[in-house]
Amino acid sequence: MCDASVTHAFSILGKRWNGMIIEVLGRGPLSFAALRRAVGGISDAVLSDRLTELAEAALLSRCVAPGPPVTVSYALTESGERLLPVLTDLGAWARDNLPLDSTS
Amino acid sequence: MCDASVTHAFSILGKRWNGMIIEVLGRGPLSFAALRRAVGGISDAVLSDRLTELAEAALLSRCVAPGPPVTVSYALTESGERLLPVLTDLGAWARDNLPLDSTS
DNA sequence: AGTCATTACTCTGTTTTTCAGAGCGACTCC
DNA sequence: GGAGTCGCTCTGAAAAACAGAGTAATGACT
Repeated sequence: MCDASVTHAFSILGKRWNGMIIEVLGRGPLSFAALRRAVGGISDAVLSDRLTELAEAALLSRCVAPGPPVTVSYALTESGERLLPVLTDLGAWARDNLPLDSTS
Repeated sequence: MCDASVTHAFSILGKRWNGMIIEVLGRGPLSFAALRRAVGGISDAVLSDRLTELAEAALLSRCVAPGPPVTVSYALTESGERLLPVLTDLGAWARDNLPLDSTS
């Protein structure tokens, strides 16, 4: 049987884009549009869905500044931040172990 | 811009099931059917696809014993094995930081 | 004032991925 | 012979992701 906690981790990270959203927010809060640009290649609709899920999982928080103009920023929670060192390790693993042409 | 090595890592791990397949194989080589049972919930077709991809990324190797009966086993490569400590950290992070009802 | 750009999304049809189940030949066991 | 397991492949359905358009509210520029 697959370890339940790893399964749990991949219920979030095994969905396209979540790992990258969290990694990008590791550098500081961003607006929706800035996030989309930073992640690169994600559609608005999917980004919106992902942000909702990640907020529901309490990995990030959504802050509305009433404006005008209204601005919304997304920031990692402490739980989200605690993932960052693991993401760093993942990046190091990929750099050293994944063939260059395995990206697809 | 999202870090290229994290993007690279998630080109593998951001696809459903890959993290779990690697984690299960961390305990030793398994046949196709045993893998399917150990991962739990994955379809044959997707398992077959994933194993092909992971083999192409050199994270696992597929060994055919000619039999009879023919048996096929899948084992992590060194590159695959090097991911295991990171997966352990991921599991620990999930246990301590993900709400119980975030699994979906 | 009008135009353009940006914002934070929502909506919609299309494409891709995953799911659920059936099937095959080769074997083993009763 | 029948039932079960193996390692897949195949197929149609459902879900996820993609690609692009749209909205009201702003701000900047001409």
